[in-house]
Amino acid sequence: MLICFSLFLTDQIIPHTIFVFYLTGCTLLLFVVIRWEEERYTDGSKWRFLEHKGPVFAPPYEPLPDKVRFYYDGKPMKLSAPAEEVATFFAKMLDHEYTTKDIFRKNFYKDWRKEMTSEEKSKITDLNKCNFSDMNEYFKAQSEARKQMSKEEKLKIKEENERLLQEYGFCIMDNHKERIGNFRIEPPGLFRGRGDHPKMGMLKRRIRPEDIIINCSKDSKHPKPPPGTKWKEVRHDNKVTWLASWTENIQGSIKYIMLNPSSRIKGEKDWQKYETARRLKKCVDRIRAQYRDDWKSKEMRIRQRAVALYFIDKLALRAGNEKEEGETADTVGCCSLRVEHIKLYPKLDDQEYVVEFDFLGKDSIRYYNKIPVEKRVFKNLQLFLENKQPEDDLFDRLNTSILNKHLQELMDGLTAKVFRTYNASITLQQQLKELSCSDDSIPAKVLSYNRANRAVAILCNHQRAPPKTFEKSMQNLQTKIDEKQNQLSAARKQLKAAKADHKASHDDKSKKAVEVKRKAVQRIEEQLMKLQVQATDREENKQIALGTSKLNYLDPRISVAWCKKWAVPIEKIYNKTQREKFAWAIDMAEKDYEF
DNA sequence: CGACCGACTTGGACTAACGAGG
DNA sequence: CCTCGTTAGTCCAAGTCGGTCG
Repeated sequence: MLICFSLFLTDQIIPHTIFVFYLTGCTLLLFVVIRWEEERYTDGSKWRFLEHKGPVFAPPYEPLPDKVRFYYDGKPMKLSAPAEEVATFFAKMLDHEYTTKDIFRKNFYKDWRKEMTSEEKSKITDLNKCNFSDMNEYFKAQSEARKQMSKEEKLKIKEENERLLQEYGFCIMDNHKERIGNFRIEPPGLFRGRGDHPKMGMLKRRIRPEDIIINCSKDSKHPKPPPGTKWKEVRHDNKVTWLASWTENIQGSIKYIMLNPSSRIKGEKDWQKYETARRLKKCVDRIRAQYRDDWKSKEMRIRQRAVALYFIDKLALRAGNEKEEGETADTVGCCSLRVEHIKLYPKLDDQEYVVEFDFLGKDSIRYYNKIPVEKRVFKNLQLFLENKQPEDDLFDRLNTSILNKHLQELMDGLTAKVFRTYNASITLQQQLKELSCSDDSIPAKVLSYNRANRAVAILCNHQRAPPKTFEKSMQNLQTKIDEKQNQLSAARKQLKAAKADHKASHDDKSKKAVEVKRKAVQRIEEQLMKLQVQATDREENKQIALGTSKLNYLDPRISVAWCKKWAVPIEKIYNKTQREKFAWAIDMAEKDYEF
């Protein structure tokens, strides 16, 4: 289909643009922009030309003014610059719960000592005797001062940021100027893992040019390292999409500088992801029948595989790779579930065969769910649990690699995470169908959309901590509603009076007055409704995070089509960044799009 | 196979910027 | 115009999954 080529109309195209006029039917004139490199590379290469300016490094450490003191054992002590820098990382976090945690303190202290002079090392022997509060107050004052800056100063900073963005924030990939996602190198600091992370508090070291591998094309203008420094390496690997990388010192993993989601390369990948999920839609019935059948298999490994897949499909669980013990927080996904994470209830309340899940998933977010399952699944689970300890694997004959190999055989490109994408998107589509009502006002329609979105977020267990200001903001909103209600009854009274007046006088002036009052009532009613809808939406959203599903799981074409169908402006659903990311979908989907 | 690595997607928290209402 | 609360954007951690190597 020609429409495929009209992707990414919105971003900047440098040369080689071909304009084609294409006639369909007899009246419709399609204006299609083709970019020559949009023909997919078949050899696995991701680009032919790549040019960029390299990353922006964190500003160097600025020593504290002498008046800001660090106290050891009650006495002021001047620290060497390296020790002081690391101390400031801790001082800045003093208000955070982290700094009270034993592991955090222990890790910090250990790494801090490495930065101390031998003199400091012998003097400072106990973290509990360290007093950072003066430093902490200094930083608070600094950030306060930043907020109080004059308009001109703020503007100056903004302009400087803009300059940096213009210089380093873009690259050229295959004739397109593309926005870079993260062109700033992460500054040094203390590692903050999530959940019970064994490495929390460790020093994340400063990244220097000598740590950076640059990736660009041979024939491009290579980025220059800062004066007096060199890159670790400059390579020209067009089988990958990153522009620069370095190895981080906490887990020893590699970090990358890559393009923004609005870029062609990310957009096409995203599109592909949803196309895979749509292919799953076509064969999901077959696959479901298959795994149901496999529940009866003679082989334990196949039964385990089939039950795991059932959970992944039904509950949208993540695959659950194995993790190195002691290196990260203890979290699990489907394949790595342990006996201790589920409880079986042959009968619970008025339901049969209930499984209770309780485990920490990605980011140590708790997954808790009680769910009735088919008898066969239940019996299988009982079997899997036999003779096992709580810390044993539930699926001892299964891992993600086995599962994904199996899935690959069922459908080309199928992996565990495709089920999450598929189930998320299909749920949105179906919920939208169910909840949307043509008589609704735009805010009511948007509420329906958010509710559909919420159903997906709940399915995917996307939770958030209730915002700190939640209660207060709820109260504020309620106050506004009350006020609006008063306004409304006042307006209604006025309308009534105007009507009476008109009945008595029957003149044009009073007739007009009635109209004016009627309009006022109507306007206030609308405003009130809007507020009430907002309150409902917010309340329902207290602990649910919608962003992740919206950005990563929901085929944007469903939303675009819905907007077109119900005449809801796309801006009500996607903000500017999101519209940029989903430009391909906005451009592509018509109102009758079916996932 | 299984351990390990590399590349890429997904994730919630934090913070800066913005805009509605006083 | 200023303040305060909301929202968008940034940050960077933590997953998934494929490939390689012994």
